[in-house]
Amino acid sequence: MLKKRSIYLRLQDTINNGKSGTKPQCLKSAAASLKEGKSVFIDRCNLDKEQRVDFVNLGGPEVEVHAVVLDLPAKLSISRIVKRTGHEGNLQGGKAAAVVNRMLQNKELPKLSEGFSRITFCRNETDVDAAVKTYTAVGPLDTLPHGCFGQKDPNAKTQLGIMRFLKRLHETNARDSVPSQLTEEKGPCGKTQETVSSSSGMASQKIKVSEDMAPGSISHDESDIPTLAFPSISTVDFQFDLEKASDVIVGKVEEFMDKLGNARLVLVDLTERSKILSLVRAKAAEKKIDSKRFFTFIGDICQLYTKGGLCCNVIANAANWRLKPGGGGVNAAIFNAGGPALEAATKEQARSLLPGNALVVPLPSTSPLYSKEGVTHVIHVLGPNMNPRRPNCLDNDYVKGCKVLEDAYSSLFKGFLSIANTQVKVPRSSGSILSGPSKLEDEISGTKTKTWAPCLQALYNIAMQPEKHNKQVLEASDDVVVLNDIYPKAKQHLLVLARIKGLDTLADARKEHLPLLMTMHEVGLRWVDKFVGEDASLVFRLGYHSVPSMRQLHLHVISQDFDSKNLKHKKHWNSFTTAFFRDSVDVMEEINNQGKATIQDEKRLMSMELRCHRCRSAHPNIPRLKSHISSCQAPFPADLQKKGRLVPEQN
DNA sequence: GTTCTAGAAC
DNA sequence: GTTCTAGAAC
Repeated sequence: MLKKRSIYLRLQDTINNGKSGTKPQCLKSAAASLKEGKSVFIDRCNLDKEQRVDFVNLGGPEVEVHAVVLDLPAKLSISRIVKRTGHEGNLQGGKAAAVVNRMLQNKELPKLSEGFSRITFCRNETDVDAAVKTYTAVGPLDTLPHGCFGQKDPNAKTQLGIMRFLKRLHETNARDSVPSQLTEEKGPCGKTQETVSSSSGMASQKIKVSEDMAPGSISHDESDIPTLAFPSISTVDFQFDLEKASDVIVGKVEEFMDKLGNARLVLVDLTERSKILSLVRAKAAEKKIDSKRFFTFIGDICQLYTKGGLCCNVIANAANWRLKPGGGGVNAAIFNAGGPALEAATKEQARSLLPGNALVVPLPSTSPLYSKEGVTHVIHVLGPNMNPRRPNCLDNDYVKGCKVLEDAYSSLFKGFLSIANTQVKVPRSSGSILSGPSKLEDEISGTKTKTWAPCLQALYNIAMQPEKHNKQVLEASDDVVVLNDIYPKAKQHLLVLARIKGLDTLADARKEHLPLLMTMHEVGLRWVDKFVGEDASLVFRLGYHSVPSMRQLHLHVISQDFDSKNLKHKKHWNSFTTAFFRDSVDVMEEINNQGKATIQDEKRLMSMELRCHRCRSAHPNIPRLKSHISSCQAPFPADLQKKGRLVPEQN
C-alpha cells in the first residue's frame, strides 16, 4: 500500500515566497505534488466554475476532487474582508467591500457536475469543525462518501472558519502519518509548507477549499445525477468467492462505463472492513476506472441519503427468487425500509426472479424509501447461489457461477440505465412545445439523391443478357444462368435462373415448363456436388419461394447451415424454412400432376414463430435463433429426409 | 431484394 | 439505455 503524502498549498497568497503567487504557479505546484502521489489542499477564493475548472482538471480520473465551501452570509464576508487589512491581495477597507460585492454578482457555488466527487458546504463554525474532523480522519484505505454535504442548519450562528479550518488541518497533518481525532488540541505549528499524512487508497484526494462569501440556495444537483447504489451480489448469503466476485463487478462496471454518461454506480457495504469493497477498490484503481462515476461507499443502503448524504435515485436489492421480504441481510433491510408499498409494487412487476436477472420496480411515493431517501426505483437482482443450504446451489461450478453473476450485473446496470434515461428525458420534453420535427427542416436536410437501381428486375436482366453480367454469372447455357446470391443466406447460396420470358414467378410455371424446371434442378444438383466435394459437412435444399420478390423464376440452391450475416430478418428465415420454401422436387411433381405448383400463404408463413429447421425448437428473435442454429446438431425433420429434398440425402 | 428508421420490446 | 422488428422507401 502506497503511503501518500499530503501537501497543503496556501495558494496564491503565500506560494511565492510570501508574496502573491499566480494561478499558473499554483497549478504547476499542485500538479507536481499530485504526480508524486500526494494529496493537495488548495486554499483559494474560487467564485465561479470557470475559476475552478483548471484545478478540478489537475489530476487524472484517478484523482478525487473535493470542495469545502465556506458559504457565509454576504454581510459577514464583506465585513471580514474589510477588516482583513493585511491581506496580501492588497484589498483594503471599502475598496475590498466593493470588490467583494462585485464578485458576488458572479458567484457560482460549486456543483458535482463540475467534476467534484464531494462537496461540503460550511455555513458556520459547527460545519467547519465537522469538515475538519472528517478530513482529519481520512485514513489510508478510506474514501469519503461522495455527494453534497452541509447546508442543514442555515440559521445557526455564523462564524468565520476558513483560516481556522486550514490551520487545524495543517496542525493535525503535521504531527504524523496516523490519522488523528481532532479535538481541542493546539499543537505547535510553525511550518507553513509541507505536511505529512497517510492518505492513500483508490485515489489520492485533492481537496479544494473555496472561500465563498455569500448566502445562496444550494443547488442540490447531486440528486440530478442518476446514481445506482448496489450491494455486492451473491457474496454474502450465497457465499460467492470474493476474489471472483470483485473481478466480475469491476469487469461489468468497466463495460458499462461508456454507456453511463454522467450517471454513477456505487458499490455499498455496511461494514468498514468490507473485503469486497477493498478488492473492488483496488481492481477499479488498477483499471483506472473513473472514480467520480464508480466508487465504493460504506453505509446502510437504506439510509444513504439521511445517514450518508449520498443521493441515490436507484438502489439494488440482493433479492431472493420469490421476491419476498425476509431472509436477513440486504433483502430484509430493503423490504423493511421500503414498506408495504415496495412489496406491492414488486408484486405488480413479477412474482419471481431467475438467477442472473434483474427486475426494475418503480417505487411509489408512499414508500419511506422514496420520501425519505429519494429512491425512485428499486432493482431486485438475483445472483448465483454457491451456498449448499440455499436453493439452486451451483455446487462450486464457478464457470457457470461467474456467467450468472455477470448476467446479474448486466441486467442490473441495464435496468438502471433505462431509468437514468427516462428520468433525464422527462424534464427536457416538458419544456418544449408539442411539435414534431419541423417539416421545413426535413425538407432542407432531406435532399437525398436517388441513386438506387430498381433491383427487382436485376435477375430478369441477367437472365436475358448473361453476357453483360460476366462478373456475377457462374455458368450460362441456353436454358439457365447460375449466379451467387448477392446476399447469400448461408455458406453456399446460389440461384439458377430460367432463361425464358414470361416465367416471372413460380405461379407462372406450367406443364410446358417442366423440362426447364428439371434442367434447373439438374444444374443445381451439379453445383451441390461440387460444394459438397469441397466441404462434406454441407447439406443443401433446392427450391423456390412461393412468392418471390424478384422477377424471373429462380431456383435457390442453399446450404442448410444458414451461417450468414445477411440473414437478418424473420422473413429471411421463414422464407427458407417454412412451407413458403417449395422444394424443387415437390414443385416438379405438382406441376406434373396438377399442372401447376401450390402457392403458400405468404403473410401467414412469414409471420410464423422462429423455429430451428433441425430440432424445431422456437426462439424469440433472430439473434437467439442464429445462436441456436450455429450449434444445433439434431437430425433434420423426417419429412425433409424424403424424396431427395435434402442433398446429399441424410442417413 | 436491401436499407432506413420509428417504435416496440426488453 | 440497447436490441430487435416491421413497415416504408427505394
